Amino acid sequence: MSRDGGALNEQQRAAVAFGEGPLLIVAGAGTGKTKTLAHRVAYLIEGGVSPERILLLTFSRRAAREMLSRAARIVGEAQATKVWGGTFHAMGNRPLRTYGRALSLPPEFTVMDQADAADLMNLIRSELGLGQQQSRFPRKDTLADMYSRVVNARQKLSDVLETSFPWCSPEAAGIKAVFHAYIDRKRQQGVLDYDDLLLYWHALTKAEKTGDVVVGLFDHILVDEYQDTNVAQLDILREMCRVNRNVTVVGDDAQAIYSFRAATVRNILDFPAHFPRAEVIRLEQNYRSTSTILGLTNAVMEPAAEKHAKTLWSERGTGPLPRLVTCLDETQQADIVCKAILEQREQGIALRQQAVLFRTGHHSDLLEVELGRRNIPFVKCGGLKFIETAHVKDILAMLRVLENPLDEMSWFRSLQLVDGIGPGTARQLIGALGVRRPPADQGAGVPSAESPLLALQSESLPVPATASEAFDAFRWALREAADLPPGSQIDRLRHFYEPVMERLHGNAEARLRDLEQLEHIASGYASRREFITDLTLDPPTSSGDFAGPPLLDDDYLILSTIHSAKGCEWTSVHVIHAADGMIPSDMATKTREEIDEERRLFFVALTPS
DNA sequence: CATTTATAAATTTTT
DNA sequence: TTTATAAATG
Repeated sequence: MSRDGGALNEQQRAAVAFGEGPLLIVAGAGTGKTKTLAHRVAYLIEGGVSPERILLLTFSRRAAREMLSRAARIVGEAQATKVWGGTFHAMGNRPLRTYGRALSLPPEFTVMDQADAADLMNLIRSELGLGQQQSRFPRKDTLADMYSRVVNARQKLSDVLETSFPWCSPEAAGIKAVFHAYIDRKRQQGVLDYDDLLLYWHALTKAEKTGDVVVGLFDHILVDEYQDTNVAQLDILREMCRVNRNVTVVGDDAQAIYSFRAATVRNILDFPAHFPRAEVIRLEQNYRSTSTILGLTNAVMEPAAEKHAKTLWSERGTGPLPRLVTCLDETQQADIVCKAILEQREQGIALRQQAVLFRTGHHSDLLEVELGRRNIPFVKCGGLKFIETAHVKDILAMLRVLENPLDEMSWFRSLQLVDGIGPGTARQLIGALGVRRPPADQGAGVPSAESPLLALQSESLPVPATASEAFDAFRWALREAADLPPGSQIDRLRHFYEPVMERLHGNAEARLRDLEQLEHIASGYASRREFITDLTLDPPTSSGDFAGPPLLDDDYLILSTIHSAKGCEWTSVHVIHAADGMIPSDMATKTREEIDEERRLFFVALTPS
């Protein structure tokens, strides 16, 4: 990052000062693409474009923040903060809150994460009795994956089944039934999943009246990491640019690592066809790595089936050779990595400038223990997030019930927190509360979304006597929490929830800290709606246990999955578990394409150094 | 009859 | 660490 201060090179300058119309910037690893994009944003603003009419689509909110803070150094904070910046999903959320009515979407809609979507699939799966047949039916996560692929790749279910889930093909009819019910349920409840944010955004651009308003919001659209976008995102982009065609995309086909999310490199390869008369600019000078490292990365990519016509070069000369260390077992690996890290720190490479990268979240488990033992502070990115832990989801479910009383899944989860209420009673209660609108009701006016919360306080609910006391505590907590500021709502709900948590989950201490953290985050928000939405669209990446509180230690090591390390850079990188079955993952070696993606993944792991 | 408790099994990568 | 299924319990 310190190398950022220098002047732009010729290609970078051309990209920054490009005029109107579509532009593709092919930017190899370490060629200063973030810098270029940030400068382009600044250039547009200085050239008279209103910052609030610029849309910057990135892969994570962190990436958007970083880019805009760089732009701020040029044009000032006041201007840069007005730029719309974030992920496709988060940026879809905003126009949908304002204009969603055009698609009969209530502004208080709630957003489900992937796990919630899977839970809803599961509910429907069991309601349709698809669980207990002789032939085994796909499990909830598989169902959610399949659905997501259908939406994001814009493919027919039969094609998706054939290419990605061949063992499920015999169940096509049942799967289709689940999907239809799933779509209906989301509609009735005013709930969107991640995919819907893209789908509805696209629909919004095509809606009568509001379509042109939404498309007219922006003069320039810039997209980062374009190689990892999918067809649904391309569709949105095409519509959003249909009038002024000012779209700049940046990417590198050699770094495409999200095909499991239906991203396709075709988007970047076919950009000139999708956006006629597009200009293409290549950034080929690498500022990050030594030619020694580039030699290695080039060699890694050499056997790939699909070639990437790009010649990276560097002026940074040769450097220390990369080391390949063979370990007997994981214990030895942890030991060697810890030693290497400390050794390098002695040589003046701070912990912050080092990172440990791995293929899957749990690959770092043993290392984390060892780091803890040696008092090496670290923060882990990727893997299980704290939003995915049961206790956080429980609290969130209660908040969502307050926000959107028609959100059936959240009721289902919340109600079962009450001692003595299981799936059966919860389902009955959901009926009695009027959460599920009968389908006939749909066109007929706006049913009061308040009513399930009012009904909750009624005395004549089908609650078993054994659960009655706990149920009263539950409804009082919700009632009292309802109108407090977001932070206090969590505080109030915790009074009810903490004993429940000890009964259900154990390991109460660590979980308690998480809840305190959650309350702390919430207290920074003015509205509950914003808090809940942000939490699902931009979840905090660190997962609970730190070796030391990183707020006190300002120097700490980064542990990260390779996927979440994209775009970062460090002086020293340790890639662990670089062995058969882990990199490449044995889950992904069935086809040539999958192996190539694992190859690119390894490439991405090597380039930050 | 529904809930709780016990037992066994599985577990990529992310918005 | 979570999740599906089976038996035990109230």
